[in-house]
Amino acid sequence: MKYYYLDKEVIVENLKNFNLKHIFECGQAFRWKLEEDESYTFIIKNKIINVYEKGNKVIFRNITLDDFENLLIDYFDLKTDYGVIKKNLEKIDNNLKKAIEFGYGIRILNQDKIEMIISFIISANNRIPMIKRAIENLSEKFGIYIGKYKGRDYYQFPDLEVLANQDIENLRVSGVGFRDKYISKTSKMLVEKIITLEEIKNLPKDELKKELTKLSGVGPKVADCVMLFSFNKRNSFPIDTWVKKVMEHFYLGEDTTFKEIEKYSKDYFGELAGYAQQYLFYYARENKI
DNA sequence: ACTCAGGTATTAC
DNA sequence: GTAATACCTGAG
Repeated sequence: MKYYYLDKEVIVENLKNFNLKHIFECGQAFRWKLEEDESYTFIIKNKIINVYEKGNKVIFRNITLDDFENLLIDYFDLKTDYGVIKKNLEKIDNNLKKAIEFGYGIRILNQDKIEMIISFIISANNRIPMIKRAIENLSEKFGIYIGKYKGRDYYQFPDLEVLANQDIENLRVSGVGFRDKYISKTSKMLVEKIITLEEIKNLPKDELKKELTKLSGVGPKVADCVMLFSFNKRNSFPIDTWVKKVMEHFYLGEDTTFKEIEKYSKDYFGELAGYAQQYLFYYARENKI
């Protein structure tokens, strides 16, 4: 990977295994906007960043070199060689090979822990457009204003303290529905340090999952998403309806239980389970399996 | 009007 | 432990 800074842009050349649509639309992130020019605008902390692909270049706009080196390299997981991961997964079977060919540019983003917890609480029994809208509403209502970009106002994801101090009714106005009480309880639990993320972040996956599911609104699926996308636990295997479908379709047949799928994926994909999940999920949802 | 969606909590066996 | 049911909200 080679990159350089020019006119408020960072230009990266010859980035392998990288495709913006695959990355943003494989279900791991919610705070992004596809622009008219095919670029994506997204938020990290208090920064509004725009990115697009042109030939063999990836161009990040509205940033400094410092932002790229200290935020984006980690965020886009650019130090991980996805070529190796893909090669190892493709060896497993032709289903994976097909899914990887379809979503060849997927990378697992390293996102903010709090944002992932709240966002995936909202995702429960919900649709993606609704989830995105609820998160934007929450940010606009309770987050700090960051600025304007391409005519739109942007807000930081709300601080825990702010969420913890809201009345339930006040949260519900954001369109989070019955998940209002989960957000409230979980925010309070984290603020009051009943669960301390700093203390549990390095626990082995299964112990970490046990801690995370103590949070209100966080069950096995949400915990797996949170671990995969913000705790760097790449062996997590979130099983949602799409993954259940695709696992039954490719491997296990109809009416397989959650527990059976969980065990199978662990044995079959091992430490690469999280990556496998992303390719399979994206393939299943985009092809309506 | 009615079903259902990136699951979880609650209640009842 | 496992199964059944309710749950905001709005698009189809």
